[in-house]
Amino acid sequence: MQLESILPSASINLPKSFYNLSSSESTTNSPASTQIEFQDVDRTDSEQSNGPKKYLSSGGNAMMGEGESDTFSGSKSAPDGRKGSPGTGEDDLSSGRRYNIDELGTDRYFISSPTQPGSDVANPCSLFPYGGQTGTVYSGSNGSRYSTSLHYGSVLPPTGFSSAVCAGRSQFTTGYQFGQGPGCLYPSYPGAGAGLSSMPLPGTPTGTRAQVYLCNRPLWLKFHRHQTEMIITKQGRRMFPFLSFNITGLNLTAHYNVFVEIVLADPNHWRFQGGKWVTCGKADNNMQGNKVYVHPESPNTGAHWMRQEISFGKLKLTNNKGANNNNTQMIVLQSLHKYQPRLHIVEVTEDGVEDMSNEAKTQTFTFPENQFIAVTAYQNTDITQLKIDHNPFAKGFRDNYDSMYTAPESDRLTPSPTDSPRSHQIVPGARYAMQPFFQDQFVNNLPQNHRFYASERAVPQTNGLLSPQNEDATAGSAGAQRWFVSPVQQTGAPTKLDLSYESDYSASGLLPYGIKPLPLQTPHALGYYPDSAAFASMAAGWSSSRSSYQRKVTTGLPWSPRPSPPAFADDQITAGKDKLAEEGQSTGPAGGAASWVDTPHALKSVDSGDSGVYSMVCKRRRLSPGGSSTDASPTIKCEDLSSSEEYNKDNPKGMGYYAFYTGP
DNA sequence: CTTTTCACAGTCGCGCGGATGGGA
DNA sequence: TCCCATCCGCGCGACTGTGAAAAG
Repeated sequence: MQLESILPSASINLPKSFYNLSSSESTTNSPASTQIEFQDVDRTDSEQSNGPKKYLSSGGNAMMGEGESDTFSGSKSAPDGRKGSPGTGEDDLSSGRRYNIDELGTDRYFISSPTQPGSDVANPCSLFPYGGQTGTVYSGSNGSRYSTSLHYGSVLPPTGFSSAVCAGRSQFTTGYQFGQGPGCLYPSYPGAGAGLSSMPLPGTPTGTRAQVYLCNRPLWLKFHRHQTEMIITKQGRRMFPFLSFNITGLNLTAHYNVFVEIVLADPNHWRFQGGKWVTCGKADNNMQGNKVYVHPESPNTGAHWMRQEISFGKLKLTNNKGANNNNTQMIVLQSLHKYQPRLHIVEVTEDGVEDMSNEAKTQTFTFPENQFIAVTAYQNTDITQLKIDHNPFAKGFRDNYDSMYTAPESDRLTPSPTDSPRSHQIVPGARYAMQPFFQDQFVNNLPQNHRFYASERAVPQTNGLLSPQNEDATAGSAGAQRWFVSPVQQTGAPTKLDLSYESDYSASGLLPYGIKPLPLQTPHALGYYPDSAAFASMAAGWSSSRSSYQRKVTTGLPWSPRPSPPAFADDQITAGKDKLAEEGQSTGPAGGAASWVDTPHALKSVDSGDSGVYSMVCKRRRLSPGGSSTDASPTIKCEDLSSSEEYNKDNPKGMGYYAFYTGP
């Protein structure tokens, strides 16, 4: 739905805070003023947030730049000896800049919310600690740091957004240049010290606290391991993976604008050298252009946003500064710069006008794994391969595509890239629960064998024979887990970024094979993603027991023995831990699947093993399945499987979750 | 040498129109 | 027989990464 159509005369307003300069921001990292405190919490006592490991995210900034590595490294110095993806160029970075992705998964931080343990926590879809992430504050060229507040104020008049945006999206995007002007670079998380009120006050009628799941987090993590790259072109290129969220905790009747903003993640210019991403001078702070993409369904009610996955699959990235006068919203980025997408949820009036009287109606969410470097051509072949493996539009570049579908079942053991997307993009466990109709809409198009194949793939991973990652995936952790980020609050107290995940695979379990899909209420932007395949197969009546599949696959998987660079390790690890924790805390009758227990251990080996390979394969072209380049494939499968497997599980918890969202 | 741009081929989603089936 | 709903196939446009050429 086009925004214009929704808002004939309505206006989309950026949060007031967006254009409020925050005088409170210091020119340097000032933990005191804008610190995000990450607390490592036990799932069981997430609410209390006791014994917290503290991770600082300066600027209360949800933006996790490379600098966030500081925190990551701090929390865990990669004891496993895992070498991060060469792509990150971590070696070249200053010590503090290491970005250890594993930590995302291994360390969970739950930013306790002063206001509320949200109902969600008690809910079947209760929150779980989220993998560590940190925010980093960067100093702009002018000495201003990446302030937590958006500096649009320097560009926009206080009322600018309201009026300018009034006419609809086009104006919204073109009327103002959200690009940071000089001194306004690296807008950081608006939560702390800034004028942005990301956390509604408890008790206010509409001031419910929202939680956001990154639906396809496993996929994002997979890319993140290698330093995600996003192609930008003059005509605009879609993101892949794309941003996709589940939102909970909104007021059902209140109206919200939901939009994504992409901000510089760090002050550096990057280049891919020697198989690694290394910094190369300073970022261009004068970059102009739209940095915001308003979800086409904005504004809409909380019920609407919570009803289904909020996808930004049509968000396009461009390097053409003048490209935003078109019909499509495009976000203007600069090549070889690192960016951090952020999700904003702004409560507005029925006509889409922001209530200026209440600043506490803006909530911002940032997932560090969403960071990426904008490029005009892929630099890291690992990323290329991941894209090919997961992006349906790139199916034509998959080497084993034909054989995959034509070969006898026994031969179809090669990891199927096509399978993976299902689980991550559109069918994260939660997703299934909430959108069973996906299968109906998307699965039908898939060749039967394809679907079946996807299913098969999922099974093997459950088996312990495969790489650890796989195991985890099977356990249902990776694919199904949902990640929450609670809004950054800007109240006087130190802003805390709330990152937690809900490892409730139940969602997936919700969908027994025969579940009847619900009608799509709104067009889904991601319909073309084949993720549904796995789902389909299950729905189609995958009666075979999981064990049988495992047996079948495990024996034939050529790649199983090899410790592939697992994309999932992070998730899996986290999942495993979370699972354990969850069991103790589980509110649902089914608590957690017993299978979860074994997931954690496997992960490590994977991590440690892949590092060497990666460093050597930079810039290499994708190769035959046996090659290192295909490392991603196995992991992918794992993901897929996990997702599909989730379905198989019968999880009461998930049902609860499902009911929660789909209820009348 | 690095980065960007362009044309290319393959795949996918969507919309359209025709065919089919059921009910009035 | 007519109307309506559903299904199916086709074509178009959109989307993808590739690889070479152009630009800086």
